[in-house]
Amino acid sequence: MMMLDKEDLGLSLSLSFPPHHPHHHHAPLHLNLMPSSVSSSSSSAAVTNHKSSSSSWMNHAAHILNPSSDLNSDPTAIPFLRGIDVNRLPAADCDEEPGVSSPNSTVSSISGKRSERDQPATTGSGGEDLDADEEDGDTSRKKLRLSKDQSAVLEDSFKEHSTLNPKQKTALAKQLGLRPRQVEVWFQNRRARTKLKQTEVDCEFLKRCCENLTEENRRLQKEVQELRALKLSPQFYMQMTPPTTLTMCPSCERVAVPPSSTSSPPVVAATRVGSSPLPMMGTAAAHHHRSMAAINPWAVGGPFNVLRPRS
DNA sequence: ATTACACATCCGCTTACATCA
DNA sequence: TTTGATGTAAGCGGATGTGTA
Repeated sequence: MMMLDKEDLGLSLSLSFPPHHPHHHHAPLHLNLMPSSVSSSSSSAAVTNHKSSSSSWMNHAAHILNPSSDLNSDPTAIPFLRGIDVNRLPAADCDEEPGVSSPNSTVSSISGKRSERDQPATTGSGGEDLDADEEDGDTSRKKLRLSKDQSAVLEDSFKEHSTLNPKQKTALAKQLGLRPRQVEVWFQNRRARTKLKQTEVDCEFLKRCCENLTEENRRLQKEVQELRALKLSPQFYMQMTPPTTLTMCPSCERVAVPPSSTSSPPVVAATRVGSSPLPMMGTAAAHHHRSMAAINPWAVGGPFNVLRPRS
């Protein structure tokens, strides 16, 4: 049937939640799924919800507010709105979708205000939106399937703005031959589907992060073991090639980044193997090293010619 | 200025139904 | 033909912002 959502909700999600509603501070969410982007803007929660921000707790997104983009756009400007079939009209309903428009295409939902929509379907109090398809006293909920064209138009409108102001909603409903309440519900469900998809994407991303971190941890543990072993065999220590990422002073057991990266801030602090961490090399008063370049044991004539295991 | 109320809209959860394999 | 899975329109309840008396 209508599988428009599938493609649109794919992994290339670029969610847009315009801050239309005064108390829903949605902002466009541009999710970068690349793990490398985590560190850059991981603290920005792009989607905030007054109730729960569960969907965006790990958004690596940029806040790009676009407050004027949706408020005054006219749904009637959508070109192919013209000629949209109205599924309340049985004759026009039987278009390209066999089975979509069944004789059951009556809806028992109530449009309009909350107080009104909570009333029984038979009251017909919805105002100008309620039409002949609210026909009988049948209280059973009949389900309406939106036509392809209707769904396409709604989808197109959703791409423009994921929320509607009342004016847009009314205009869209009129164009599609639906009740404003139906348009409203469609957008609510659409947002829910988007959020669900986003959650799935987030979970997948976290899963990959976890796997990467596990692998990184495994690798570092191995490297630490290697360094410890080297400490106990100085002769071999002098002959081997340096470890891939870390260098360690055998005398003080501090591990630090290679000299090439010492210009960067000491975020990756020197780690005292098996003991409490100590300040980085920059704190010269607390350390006798001038630089890791000077203590590089693999440098020719390095300072560790006389290595001795600490006792 | 503050309060109370109605209303509108949102979200989360759920249900009921349509469709398909 | 039946049936289970899936998708989705719609109902419901709670939360929150806004307007008004």
